[in-house]
Amino acid sequence: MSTIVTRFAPSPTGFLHGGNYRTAVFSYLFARKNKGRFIVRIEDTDRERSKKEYEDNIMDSLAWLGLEYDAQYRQSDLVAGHTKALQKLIDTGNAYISREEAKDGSGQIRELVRFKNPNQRVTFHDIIRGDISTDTTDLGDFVIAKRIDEPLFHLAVVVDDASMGVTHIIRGEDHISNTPRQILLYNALGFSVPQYAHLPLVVDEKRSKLSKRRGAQPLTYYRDQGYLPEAILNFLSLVGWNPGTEQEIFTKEELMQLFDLERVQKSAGFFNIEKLNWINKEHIKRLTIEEQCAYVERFMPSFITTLPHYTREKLLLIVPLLVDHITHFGEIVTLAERGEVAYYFEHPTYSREELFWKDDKDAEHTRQKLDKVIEILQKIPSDNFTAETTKDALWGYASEVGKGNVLWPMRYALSGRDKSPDPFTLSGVFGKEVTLQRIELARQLLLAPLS
RNA sequence: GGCCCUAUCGUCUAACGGUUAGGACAGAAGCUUUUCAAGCUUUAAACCGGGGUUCGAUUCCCCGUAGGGUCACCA
Repeated sequence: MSTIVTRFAPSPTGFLHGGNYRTAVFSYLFARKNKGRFIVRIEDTDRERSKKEYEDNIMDSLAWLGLEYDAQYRQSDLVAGHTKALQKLIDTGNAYISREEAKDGSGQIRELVRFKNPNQRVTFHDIIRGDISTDTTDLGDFVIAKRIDEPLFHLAVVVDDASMGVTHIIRGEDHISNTPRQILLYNALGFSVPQYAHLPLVVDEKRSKLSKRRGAQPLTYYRDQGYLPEAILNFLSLVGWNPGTEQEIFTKEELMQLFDLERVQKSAGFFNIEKLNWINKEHIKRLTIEEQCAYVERFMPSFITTLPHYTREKLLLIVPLLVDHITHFGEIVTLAERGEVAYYFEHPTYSREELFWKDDKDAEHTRQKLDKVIEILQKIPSDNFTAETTKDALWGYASEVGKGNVLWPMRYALSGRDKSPDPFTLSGVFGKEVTLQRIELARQLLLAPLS
C-alpha cells in the first residue's frame, strides 16, 4: 500500500475561521493516523485578493494548533507546471484558447483557456457520503486559465494534487460540486483520480456556513482569548466526528491514534462555543500549576501586576482559586476588572454594612466574633498557618455560635468582597500576619462611631 | 430556479432491523456550604411527515417537507 498523502490548501484571501481549521485538523489527523504525509499548500493563484498578512496568519494558526506539516508549497511558485499541463491539454485537444472580451467592462480581449467538456456523467465515491453522481453537461466548457500562464483554481488544484501525490482529498462539502469538473481534468491529463472525503459544513447558530462576514472569528482570536491549542484541537476534531466511545476529552496523541474517516458525520456541525468552553476548562484542569500560572501571568492586567505586594510566589498560591472561575485565560482580565483579584495583593477597602451577617446588624456582636477569631488564630504558629489548621482551630467556635456569624465577617474582612473563596483558604494564602492585619482592620471599622 | 448534499433531545452526538432510544454541553432541582465558584446526585428534553419492504423499522427504499451547499475570467 502506498503512503497516504493529505493536504490542507487554503487560499490566503482572508482570515480563516474554525470551520476551515477543522478541515485542516481532519486532514492532519488522517495522515498521522495512517503514518502518511500532510502537506500545506497556499493557494494564491488569485493575485489580487491574496495577501501575505493572511498567509502569515494561516501559518501562525497551524503552528499554534500543532499541525506540523511535512511540506509546504505556495501555488504561485508552481505556475510553470500548470502552464505545461495547459499546453498538454491544448495539444491533446482537451482544451482551447478562447478569445473573449473581459467581463470587467474594459473591452479588453483576453485569451482564456477553456476546457473542452466531454459532457459525461461523472460518478465518484466519497468516503463519507458514498457515490455521488453528476451530469457535467451543464458545466459547459469551463474556464481553466485566464491566460496560459495564469491558471485558475480547478486546473491548479488538479495539477498540484497529482504532482504532489495526494491520495486523499479531505475538504469541505462546499467542494462537492467542484469535484466532477476536477475529475474531468484528471482524466484528460491522464492522472489517476484520488480518494475524496467531503466533510460536513461547520455552521453558525443560524445554520449557515461559518463565514467572517457573519461574525466567525479567526482562529487566532481564540489564541488571544487564552484558549489552549490542545483544547481547540480537541473541540475541532469533535465537530463532525467521534470515536464511538463516551470519551470527549482527548490529547493530540489520542486523536492521532483514534481518528477515522469512516466515523465522520454526514450532517453539518455547529460551532458551539459553550462546549468549547467546557472542553477548554477540562484541558486547563489537566495543566500543572506552573503551566496554569504562566498563562495567568500572560493575561494579568498591569494594574494588578504593579501592585506593591504582587509577587509570582503569591500568584502561584492563588492560581488554583482563579482557575476555578474561568473557562479561558482571557477571563482573568474580566475577573481583575470586576475587582476579584486585587485584594489578594493589597488590603481591601471595606463597607461597614457588608461586614454584618444577615439579620444581626449589631456591631458589638460582630466585633466580639472577630475578637475571638483573632484570639484563636493567634495561637497557630505562623509556619503552620494553613487552610487546614485555621479551619480546625475555628470550626468548633463557629459551629457553636453560628457559622455565618463568624465566618461571614471573617471572610469579608479578608477579601472585602461579597463573593470570594472561603476564609480558611484565604487565610492559608495570606499567611498569619496579613490575615490578622486584615481582621484587625475590619474590627477597627466596627469600633469607629457611626457617622 | 437547475444540480448536489443532509435530517435523533436546545446543541454535539451513540445506535449500523428487535434498546426503558444511551452519553456529553447547556437548563432545572437537590446535596455540600458563611458567599461565589467548583464538586456530587437527581431531573426534564429527540427519532421531520407520509407511503412502502419486513414478523418487526430511528435504522433499508420511494415521495414529500425543511435546512444547507453550489451554479465566476474566486478559491
